[in-house]
Amino acid sequence: MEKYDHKAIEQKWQAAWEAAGLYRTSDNREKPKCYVLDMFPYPSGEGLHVGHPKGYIATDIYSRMKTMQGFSVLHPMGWDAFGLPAEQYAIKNKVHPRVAVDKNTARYKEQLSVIGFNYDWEREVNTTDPAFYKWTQWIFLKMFEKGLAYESYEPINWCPTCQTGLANEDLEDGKCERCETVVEKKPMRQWVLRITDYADRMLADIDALDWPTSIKESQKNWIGRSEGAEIDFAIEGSEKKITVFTTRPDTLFGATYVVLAPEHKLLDELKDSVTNWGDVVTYRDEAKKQSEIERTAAGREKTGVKLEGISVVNPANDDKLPVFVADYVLGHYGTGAVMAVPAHDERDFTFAQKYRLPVMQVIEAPDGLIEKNVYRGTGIGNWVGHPEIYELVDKNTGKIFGNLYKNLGEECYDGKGLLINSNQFNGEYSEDAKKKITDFVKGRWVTKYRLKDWVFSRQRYWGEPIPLIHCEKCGVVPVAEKDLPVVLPQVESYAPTGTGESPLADIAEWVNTSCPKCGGSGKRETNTMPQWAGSSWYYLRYIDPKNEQALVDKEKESYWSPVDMYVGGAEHATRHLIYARFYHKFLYDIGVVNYQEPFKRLQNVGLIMAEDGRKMSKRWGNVINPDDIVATHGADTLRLYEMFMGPFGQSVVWSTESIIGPRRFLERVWRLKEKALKSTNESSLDAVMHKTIKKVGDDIEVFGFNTAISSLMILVNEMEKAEEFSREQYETLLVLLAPFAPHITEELWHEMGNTDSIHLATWPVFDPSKTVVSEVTIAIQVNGKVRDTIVLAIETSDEAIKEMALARPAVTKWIDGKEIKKMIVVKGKLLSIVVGD
RNA sequence: GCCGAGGUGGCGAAAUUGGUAGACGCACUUGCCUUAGGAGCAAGCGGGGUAACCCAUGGAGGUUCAAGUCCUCUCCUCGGCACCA
Repeated sequence: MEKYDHKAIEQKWQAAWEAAGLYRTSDNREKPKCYVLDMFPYPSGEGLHVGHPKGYIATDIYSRMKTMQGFSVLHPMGWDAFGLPAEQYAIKNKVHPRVAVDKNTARYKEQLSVIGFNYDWEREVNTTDPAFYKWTQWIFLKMFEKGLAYESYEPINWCPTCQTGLANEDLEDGKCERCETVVEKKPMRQWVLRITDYADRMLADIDALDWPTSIKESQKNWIGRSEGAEIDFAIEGSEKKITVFTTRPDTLFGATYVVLAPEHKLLDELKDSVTNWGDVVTYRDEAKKQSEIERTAAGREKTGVKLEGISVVNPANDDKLPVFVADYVLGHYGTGAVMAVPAHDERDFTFAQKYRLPVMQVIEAPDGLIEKNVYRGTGIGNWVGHPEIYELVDKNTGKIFGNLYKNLGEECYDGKGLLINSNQFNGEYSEDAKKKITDFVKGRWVTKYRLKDWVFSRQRYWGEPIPLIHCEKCGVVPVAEKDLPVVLPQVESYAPTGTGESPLADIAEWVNTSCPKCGGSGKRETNTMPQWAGSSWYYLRYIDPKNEQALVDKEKESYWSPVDMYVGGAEHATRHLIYARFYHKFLYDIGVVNYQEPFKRLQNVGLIMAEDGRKMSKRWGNVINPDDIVATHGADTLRLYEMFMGPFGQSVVWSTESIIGPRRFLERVWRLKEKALKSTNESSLDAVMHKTIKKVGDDIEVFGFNTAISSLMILVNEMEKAEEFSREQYETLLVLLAPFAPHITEELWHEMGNTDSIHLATWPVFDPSKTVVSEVTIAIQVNGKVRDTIVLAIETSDEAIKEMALARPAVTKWIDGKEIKKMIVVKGKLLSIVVGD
């Protein structure tokens, strides 16, 4: 018998499939559909390492099974090629980004092709293709039209290394996610998308998604909803007022001062009334110098400056309150101003003690709580000392009601309770008082989000031009739809300018154009879109990739949408997956799509770490290249190994040593062919066969590839042990294995005399009647410990089992001379005997 | 601090509604076969013990005939959020 020559077999079948167009998408509307999608890669200069294909192998297996189960399957692939990495690669290697992207894309495609994926390459998309980004621009125009895109001059995150503005989602711990430079706040002109308008809907729809809990929770945290009240504090002797946001309007009577964030706009308006304006300016400038990380470090000493000459009126009781500017209040959350209630908020408490401001208690903790000391103040550090912290715990339920902070004879309690010192609201429960007090002072009940509007412009070259024209007469005018795409022009220098303008600004002949509205002279917008723009909707384009009239044909969209299975890394939880959901909901609102959510089901792929435990990277020199593994062990072995390594969603360490296991398995399958050709009608393997059919199908459905493969290994072990088995049984094994190892199974399938591709075969149907066995092994427990096992006929009665068990020496040994209290039979599993002493 | 996911052999890991813990694979040990083997075959492989047995799923309690699985407390690891009012 000839050797298993993976190289010859894999090349042969890849060429044959290609020639036959085996993986063209079947648009058969008679069948149910299944849209299986990978997060498309960013073709970097490093090429693929073995970690990249892991997710692609999974979707390949899943989509192959779905095809065999009779679904119309859409399984496409494309390239997310705009953005900084491509541009930086291009600058470094002194080539045009276009050239770099084409080169890297070709390399990626080559690397993917040897693994034997079933992608329909006729539907390939590339975000940098003008025919594609025409529609990226079109979506922007629609958003502009609906008022969802607006121009802003607010200070935004600026990365001094990448020389561009960034969205919040592009940061990690206050640093640029790409280059790890600490970002600065820089006021500049920019385009912003009102993603916050969709915050509530994104939050509301999240629970219904079949996504990993961790991703859903991350998104909820990221959106960060909180409900509270906006309350106005009138400034004395002025028409002006300070609006604060609070989640605790029930404590309004306890407010003893008001704080503005250093960046609050009102400050400048108060310039003339503030007698110590110089101090305020000094403080504000100092605060602005701080990075976001320094500024928001919890437990940092609180500082502030009183606005001398200013006071505001507490609308609840007409008390006159002083106003401070302090950097513990953040300009970008809520209204940038808070009412301070030192008796019921820890931060206000520390600040008040430092500046000797009154602490006014208005909430009484319920009776019957235990004080549990969690932190004993040291009294060292700043002069205020650290408060002692107690948890107030319910005696009966153990539930924590809140924290109590004690320092210098004063107390601060942050939990719920009954109101005191609150006039007509005394005796009310704090939760009930929230809305009542808000109404009493004519406040507004509002919802705030942590999520910020999406800073959507980048001062870089390699992105989609924003399709707007600035006209002196008409202002900002959208480019007419018929003039899309606005093609990214060729430039001499595509390096960033750092001036807040993109390199496009230098190309006069491109910038200068006519106003679509009045025909007068206009200038093109020179900012480009962020990398996330194309990836926020690309999945729709695969449905109808060549359509020039519409982003996607409605009928096609309603058949294929939504994506049934989406696979990619968990790092996209609060970036791509948020943006795409926002885009999709917008497209739903304007009638482009029929479904409110883009991705019905999501599976996270776990990373593959290098053998040294670090991430695979050129930098560490620990990269394993899939091409090498394909050459030495074969694509089928690589595929099998990556799926067998561990649970799919978990990160695992690569081990070249362990690849031999899956390879041996394939060799066994290969050798079984000889036995299969001596076909008989033997059916003794039916039980294990059908158990395997069930297990493999169920496991692929839930992405339990490791256990699916182990059950196939068990089947093969059984077939090796068996004297003989039928030809059909061997072919069933090949079909079950085909999604995992498409090449070797195709070869063996043809060797068995089949002429059609195995990948067009029908998925075997599980027949429960075939798994019925005649004998079972029963475990005998005495007082919970297994003392013996008996093999007996499945239909043996409980009484007979008990009788047999009591006659076994291994059992009698443990029960002789003892009283049998109870005997419990679990059908087909065990007998539990309980004896006394 | 808040929210979420996890802790099982030398290693990667399995384990229906609670029902024989460690399937499957790697590594390792012994033997066979081989000129040889990083090939194949057979057997073994959680720890202790000659054995009978005993002990084992991060730790401590609990429920149960029976707990990796359920409950309470606790320790550790990873991910998201965090001076967010």
